[in-house]
Amino acid sequence: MAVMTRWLNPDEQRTWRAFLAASRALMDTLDRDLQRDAGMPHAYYEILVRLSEAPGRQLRMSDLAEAAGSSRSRLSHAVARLEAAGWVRREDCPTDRRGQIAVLTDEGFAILAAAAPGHVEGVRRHLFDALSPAQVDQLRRISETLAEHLTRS
Amino acid sequence: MAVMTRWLNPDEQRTWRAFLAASRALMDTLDRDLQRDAGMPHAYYEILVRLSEAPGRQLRMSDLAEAAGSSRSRLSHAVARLEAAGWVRREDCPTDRRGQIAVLTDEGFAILAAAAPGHVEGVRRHLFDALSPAQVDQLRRISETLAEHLTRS
DNA sequence: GCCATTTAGTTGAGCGTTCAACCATTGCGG
DNA sequence: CCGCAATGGTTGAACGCTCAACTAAATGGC
Repeated sequence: MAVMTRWLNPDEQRTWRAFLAASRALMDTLDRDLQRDAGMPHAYYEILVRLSEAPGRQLRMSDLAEAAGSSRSRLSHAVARLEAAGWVRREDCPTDRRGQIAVLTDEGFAILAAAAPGHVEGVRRHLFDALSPAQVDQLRRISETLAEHLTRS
Repeated sequence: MAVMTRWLNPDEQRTWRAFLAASRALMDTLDRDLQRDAGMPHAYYEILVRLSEAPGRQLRMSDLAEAAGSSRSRLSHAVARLEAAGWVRREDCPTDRRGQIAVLTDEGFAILAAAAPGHVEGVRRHLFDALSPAQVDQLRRISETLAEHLTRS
């Protein structure tokens, strides 16, 4: 016997489409602004942020991929470009000869510092300014639940 | 005098990062599943959905771009591929000689019908199953607010 | 009615992501 | 301590998206 699809009810449908539209529009806007103002896509910005927060401004490629929510391959290509731009440097890992360590250069840090205010302003204007404090709290709980759920499946 | 950046406070920071991680993980998962099971990215699936819901299963390119939250250029490229796959057909617009009309073919409709159950199941499992009914409602309000806010700026 | 502007859509180059294949190294069971 | 699976990372091809430039047709002011 065929398994019946549990279709979305009208409320779920509406929620799903609104979520799609909102998150796509938000990401597109932030990405475009970052590309225009800092010459890099949001994914690269996030890599630089994670590096800047790590001790010694450096991370193993694997850890960086994990932190930035990226695949190994994606990160490899990305770091290659960031290295060509002079914003990141690669070093050999002393404890594991397979390993590579990505290091944020001073120039990379400076670029990040220059890009951050504009980007944060965008996040604030397009996300937080539109929501009440209660909604921000709701969004945090929802997002944390979803992130948790998605990594465990 | 320098304008001070209004940085994110810890709560906002946490919310933003959780939202980023969750929406990225969700989209990546759905995209990968759709690519594997139906041989198309989520953006193409959405184009087919919009066409399937339109009267006569057809829409002007501009309206389709609007409905799918896509740029004209992106849609043009996408429809070119969908046409090559035989899922969509282009027709001249009778009332505006600049216009093009994208028409969902029977084959396109069949492909969509075959892909839909699996995709909906994914949306349900990765999004709605993780949230309480109250959270779904909160997410709808938040998303609608954000979408509204983003299109008006 | 004519010219400038706007609108509709396409195109190609450049870039970022994905996927699968690949190499090197490490860890582990026997 | 040997062989083999698992891990860390890279690579190249294929693909989708963005941006800017472009053609063609419609519109609007005068």
